[in-house]
Amino acid sequence: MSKRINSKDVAREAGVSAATVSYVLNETKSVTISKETREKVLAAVQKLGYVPNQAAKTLGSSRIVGKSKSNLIGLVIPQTESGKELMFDNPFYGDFLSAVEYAARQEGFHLLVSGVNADQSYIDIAKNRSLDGIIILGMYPSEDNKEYKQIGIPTVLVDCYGTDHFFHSVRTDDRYGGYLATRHLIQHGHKRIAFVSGEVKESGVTDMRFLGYQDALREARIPYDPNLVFTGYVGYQYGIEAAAKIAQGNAGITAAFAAADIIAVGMIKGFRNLGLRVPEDISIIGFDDIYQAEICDPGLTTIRQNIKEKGNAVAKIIVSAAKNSTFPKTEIVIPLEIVERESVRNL
Amino acid sequence: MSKRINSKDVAREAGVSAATVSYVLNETKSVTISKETREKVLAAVQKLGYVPNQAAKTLGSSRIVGKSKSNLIGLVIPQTESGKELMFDNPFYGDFLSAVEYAARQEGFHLLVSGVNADQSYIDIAKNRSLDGIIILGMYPSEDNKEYKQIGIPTVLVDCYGTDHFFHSVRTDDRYGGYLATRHLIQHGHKRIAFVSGEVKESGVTDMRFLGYQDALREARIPYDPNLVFTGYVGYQYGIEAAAKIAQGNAGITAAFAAADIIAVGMIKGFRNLGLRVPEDISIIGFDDIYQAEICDPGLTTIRQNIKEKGNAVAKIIVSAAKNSTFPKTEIVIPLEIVERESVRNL
DNA sequence: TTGAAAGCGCTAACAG
DNA sequence: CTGTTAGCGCTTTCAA
Repeated sequence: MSKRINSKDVAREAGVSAATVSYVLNETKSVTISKETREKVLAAVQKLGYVPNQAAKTLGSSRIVGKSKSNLIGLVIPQTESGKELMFDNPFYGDFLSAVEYAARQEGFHLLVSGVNADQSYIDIAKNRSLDGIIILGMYPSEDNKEYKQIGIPTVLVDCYGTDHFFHSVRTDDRYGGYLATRHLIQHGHKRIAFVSGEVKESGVTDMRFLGYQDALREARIPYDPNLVFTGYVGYQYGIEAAAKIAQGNAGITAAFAAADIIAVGMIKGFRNLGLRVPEDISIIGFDDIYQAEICDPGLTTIRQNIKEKGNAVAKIIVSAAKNSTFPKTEIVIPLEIVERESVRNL
Repeated sequence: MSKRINSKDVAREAGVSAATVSYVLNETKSVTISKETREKVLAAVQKLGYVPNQAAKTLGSSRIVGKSKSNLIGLVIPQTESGKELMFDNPFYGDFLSAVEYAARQEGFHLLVSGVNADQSYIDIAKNRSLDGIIILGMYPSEDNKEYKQIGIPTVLVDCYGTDHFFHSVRTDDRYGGYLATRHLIQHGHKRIAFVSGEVKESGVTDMRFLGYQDALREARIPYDPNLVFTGYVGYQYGIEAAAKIAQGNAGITAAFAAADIIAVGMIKGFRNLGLRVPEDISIIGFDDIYQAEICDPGLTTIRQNIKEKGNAVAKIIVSAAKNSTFPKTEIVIPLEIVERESVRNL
């Protein structure tokens, strides 16, 4: 196994010093390099097939406190249960990851994807890997909050609703989305509208959609009825269960807003199992516009968020902040739109 | 911003040397540490909240050629077009990633997820990040082959059909799966069976499924008819198109084997658009058992591969190989099974 | 415009 | 059983 080529080898080949190689390759601002030297170095790099050692770069540049330049962005993903797998079953994450990875890579950053062990905090990963930035998906790091702030690593929260606004934040306007969905139903003449969702955690995404649901009700002067609220978990199976409950409940429900498409799709199936048709017997609107929403039958009317745009926004923020420590705190709300398909009918 | 705590700080706190701290934390085999010392060190670590610096570890341990111990596994994902985003739209990758990440993390490895820029090879990433292992998804690194072998980094190919067997390999038995699917159709009395797929690249996954299709035909002494083969791209839309072609073709087709569920699901929709019902008018069998297969209507009969098992297998191999350079080359074929739902009927 | 040299934090012989 | 001591490959003052 041949010795790895390092910058000294390149320097020798080019007849310059290792420092110069560094200057050239990093286009160091504080230093000017003559065209000739640059070309000699680049030629040597080419000839020897030199690839810099990131570990050494990271370590070498760690003298200035807090400026490690690992060129690594951490994408931290919550786990439902500690010690469990990532929540990547959410089909939405794939697209999101794809967009973030791509955008980050174009800027010279790599992406470290990690869940978090029960006995560890994100911060440890961030320290350990000298992360230049952290993306946290769907969880507010309340407890580690203080420590985070100390670390001073750019952090962007995705789909998090926290109380304080210390971090960068990218999210969809879930409350407005919930409002849009419910209003759509109301505009189609529905009055007894069920709200079906996973667990409503305080300040969570679901909670916001729930608030939006209530907003729309209030606006239309439809009294809020807790009996129309069905809470389980985010999953296809629960959709089926919820459909059964609604069908049996006899509460006069004519439409349902499912706070997640996957639930909505399950509900369609569930109703069908019970001999009820969507939208003839009951209208359903979802949230997310996952792939299945288009595919299922009938096509699911739902609220769409632009995942790619979200991923791009997240990447842009984290990269900018990683490169420039004076990058101002940014909060972006990704717009939402309604996608009309066939699952809602006029009463 | 407080100075980062390093092993020297811990050493001072514990009244030992930095080397000892290293020994304790890494449970270095070649060295024995007294219980007291260990406890002192651990206490100091706890007290100071010390987190080791991975960049320094990686660099420090790089003296022994090829043993970098970055504790980083690279997951390299192909891109359809160079400079494009990851193929993470494939819903299958999410689960796979989830399983790999989880298994790797349990063993103390992090996962670097990356596409590859057009001007770069995986090898550069591997060198640059001192990767302890590489997972390559769905692409055979034919060109870089030689260089890979030089690098000597454990590499596992996922769903790759290469000619030589230099790398570890985990894949499903696509050919057998194709056979299973087609045989299932034949057993249900079908004789005019269409094969619908994305591009059939040589030695690709699709190609294998196609061979399996032919195997089953041959076994049943059904002559192979090229007119029954429809090739496009892996996507829902293409399924719709293919359905149209089949419907118009008037070739007496009574069943179709779609080499990807997403195509199959599109076909169901496509046939429905044309007033044809599945399975009454035409039977369809898919491949993959993606989420939509269960959800769509009718439920799609398909070939299932156990994604989690695949992810676990991949992680196990790569971690073992990373830890132990004598780990033997391993090839695993993940078993396949048929999942019967409602899209195939008896003729 | 360049080079010499001192680290960055850790590991791994080698002593003791 | 533990400490000393070289590095690992790069960055970054500081001089020249």
